[in-house]
Amino acid sequence: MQKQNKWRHRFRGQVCRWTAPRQAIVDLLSRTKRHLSAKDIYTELTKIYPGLGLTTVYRTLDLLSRSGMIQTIAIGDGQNRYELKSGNKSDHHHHLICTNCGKIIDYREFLKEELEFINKAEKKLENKFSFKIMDHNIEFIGLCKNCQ
Amino acid sequence: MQKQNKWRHRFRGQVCRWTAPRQAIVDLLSRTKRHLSAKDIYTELTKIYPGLGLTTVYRTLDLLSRSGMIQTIAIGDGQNRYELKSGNKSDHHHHLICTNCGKIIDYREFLKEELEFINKAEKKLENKFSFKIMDHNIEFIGLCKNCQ
DNA sequence: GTACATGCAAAAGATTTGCATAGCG
DNA sequence: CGCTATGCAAATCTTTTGCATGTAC
Repeated sequence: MQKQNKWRHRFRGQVCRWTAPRQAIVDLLSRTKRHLSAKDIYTELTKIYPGLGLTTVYRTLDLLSRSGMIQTIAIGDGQNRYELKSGNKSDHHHHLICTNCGKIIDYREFLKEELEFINKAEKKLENKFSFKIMDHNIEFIGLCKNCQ
Repeated sequence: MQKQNKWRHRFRGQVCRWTAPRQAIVDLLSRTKRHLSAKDIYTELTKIYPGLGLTTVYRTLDLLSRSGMIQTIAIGDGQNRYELKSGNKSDHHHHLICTNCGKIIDYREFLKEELEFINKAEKKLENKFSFKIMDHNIEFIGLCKNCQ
């Protein structure tokens, strides 16, 4: 498996090495629009890279998560999904989650209003609770088209 | 263990019976301010009600969840927490979640602004995605006072 | 009395850990 | 070469399921 440098620089300052499995995982995440679980990633990559271990997937996801490169989506079904953070403002989005089938839909509406609302809230909450806010999530829970 | 009727009426229409374990679980959830996991509930109740099984806790939480009486809080650490919905408007709140220790803080600020923002978003998203929205979550992720 | 609820034991999954080996830098 | 990353197997942990028994109504 070949390695590229596209994402590599984002590891600068981390005590870690840029390896083939890591490249493959970041690569897959950057190519997909789906919200993949560790198992999904493992299954997908094993097709083209049979040597890969599920453990490595978990360890890499943990690394990426701690580096702030991916976001964990927890829908409470005992299986986390992961999403690469683009770092690109215009890609900021949130989720609609179907309680029946677990489908996750991205939406990108209302970013201006959201930003306004969130900024105001963050400032106040950080003060009130001495809490350092790094990120926020908004999710709408309900039933998707097929499950209604 | 004695049974009361305080919550019982909310089961009306459900095909289910009001039993001692169910009463005990709802009772505990209604008394606590903490965000309990299934194991927490089991551990707590076993002290005063040694016969209780963990399975029953899970099954009751599932029932309560499907009845819309409790909300599941998934923070992605592989352990869901549960919270009784009061049905009381003034108790509407959201969470600050510490990524380091998993602490969950309730906040009740900005309800008016939130409602305005959420209502507008819900209407538009329901149309756009043919998605039936039942609920929403807003959470701020970061580091609590102790973990900074 | 009947159908639903319970508790135990076992199963099923997801995730983590120990350890010897491989490979980046 | 030194130290980190990997892959396998085993361990952990949470949640679910099968089944015989208990109990609400």
